[in-house]
Amino acid sequence: MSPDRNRRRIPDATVSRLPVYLRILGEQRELGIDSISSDRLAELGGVNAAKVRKDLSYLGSYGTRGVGYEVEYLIFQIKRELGLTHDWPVVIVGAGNLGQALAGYGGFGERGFPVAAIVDVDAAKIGTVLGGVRVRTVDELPQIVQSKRIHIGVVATPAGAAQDAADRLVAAGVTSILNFAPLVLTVPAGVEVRKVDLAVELQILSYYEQRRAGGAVPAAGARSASAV
Amino acid sequence: MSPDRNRRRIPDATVSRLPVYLRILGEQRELGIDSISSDRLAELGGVNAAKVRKDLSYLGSYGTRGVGYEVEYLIFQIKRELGLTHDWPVVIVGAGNLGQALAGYGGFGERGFPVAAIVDVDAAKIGTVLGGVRVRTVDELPQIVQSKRIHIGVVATPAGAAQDAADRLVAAGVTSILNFAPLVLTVPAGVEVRKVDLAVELQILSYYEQRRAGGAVPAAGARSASAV
DNA sequence: CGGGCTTTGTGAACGCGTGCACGAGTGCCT
DNA sequence: AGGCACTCGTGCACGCGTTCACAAAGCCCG
Repeated sequence: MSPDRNRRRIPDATVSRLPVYLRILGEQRELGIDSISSDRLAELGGVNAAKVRKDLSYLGSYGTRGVGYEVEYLIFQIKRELGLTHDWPVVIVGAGNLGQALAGYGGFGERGFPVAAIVDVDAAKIGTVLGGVRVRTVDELPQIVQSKRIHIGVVATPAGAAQDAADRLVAAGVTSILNFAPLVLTVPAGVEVRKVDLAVELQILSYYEQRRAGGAVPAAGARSASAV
Repeated sequence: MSPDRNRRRIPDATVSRLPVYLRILGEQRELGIDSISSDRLAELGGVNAAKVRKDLSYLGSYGTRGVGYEVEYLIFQIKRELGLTHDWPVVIVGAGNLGQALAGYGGFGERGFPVAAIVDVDAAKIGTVLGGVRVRTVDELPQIVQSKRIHIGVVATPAGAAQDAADRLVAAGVTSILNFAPLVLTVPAGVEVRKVDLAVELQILSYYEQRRAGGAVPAAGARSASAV
């Protein structure tokens, strides 16, 4: 019985948790574990067991009652659902501090997102090699995106250049953007943007920190995975 | 004290948007704008105007009907609510690729989160200077945290060392952690953790990207998996 | 081979956040 | 002074996501 399992819409909240399950499952596989319960998966993922089961149920009924989920098979199913059955080459715009760190990180390639290209506007940076990739000019963006069939772009420029970078990426054919610049990008409908803003994260921490200092009893429902 | 400010609970969703408003307001101030409507703020922030008003109403009634919000005053109020009336020095654990980039970024200090210290376990890195700060050993963490009154720690280590880094931070007295390592940290209740996981973000983009490839809308009719 | 134990899958209730709609206050113009 | 245009603040309804609770289903053991 495999009805419309593939095209069923998965809630955004679930989509954002699937990568977490995937990573945990990968680790468990490395440890030789070949079966895992929703309870254990929830513990490792810092979430509720019922949530794990509901999340996984959106993929289909891949568990075995009384036993749990087969690690290997579940990894395959999540990868399939997330579109991770093949690599997604990415292009980084901005070879500054952040761009260099991202290129040198290496974790991208391992997880299926090889850095296929890096571009910058600064002529002084063109030609230098970061993480095994030569920095090219932004003008080459269209050719790069086309020839390497890139769908995902990373904006790692200063705030002032970010919108221009995004515009160029979109013009070149990119349809998903990961934005590290501290501003809200304006893009055409149909282009997906996700933002990573370190200052925002710190400011959020600041709020809870000062709230605690204010003497109010910290709500017990805070996020913490304490049980082991 | 000041019961009207601290007792009121602000929804998490609102807390996560306040920093965005704050940044926009700062930019507007630089442009010489001294009054702004919820409509304009919403446009710049990429959200709904009603949401802006509701968010700001949690701080109090600081707007003027028929006019809008006074930029300068609103900045002050948001800063106060977020606890940004003073700096929050942070300590970075891990002087690798990411730690170096974070230290050299500079955006932290500007926004009230100066990098007060960087520590690492690698003896080869001790003593080197990153972003004007000398790298010290993790063993000094307790003294550093105490003497500099640090509440916020940044985990920028490889995954394998992250839990240990977090444990050391907590033991040293840190109560808020920004985690860049790709795993769920286990911390005692009362310690706030926020996670930034680049791979997760990319995988989420991958999902929407492949979904688009499979047919934006589940139009009637059996779809045969074309790609994959 | 059947009873008991374990764990999944899911219907249903609940709670939070979003967006609408509109009353209420403010400034400006005639 | 009065009316008009504008924008805030918020009650309310709706929808999504979370959580509970339990029936269904598979395994193990005596």
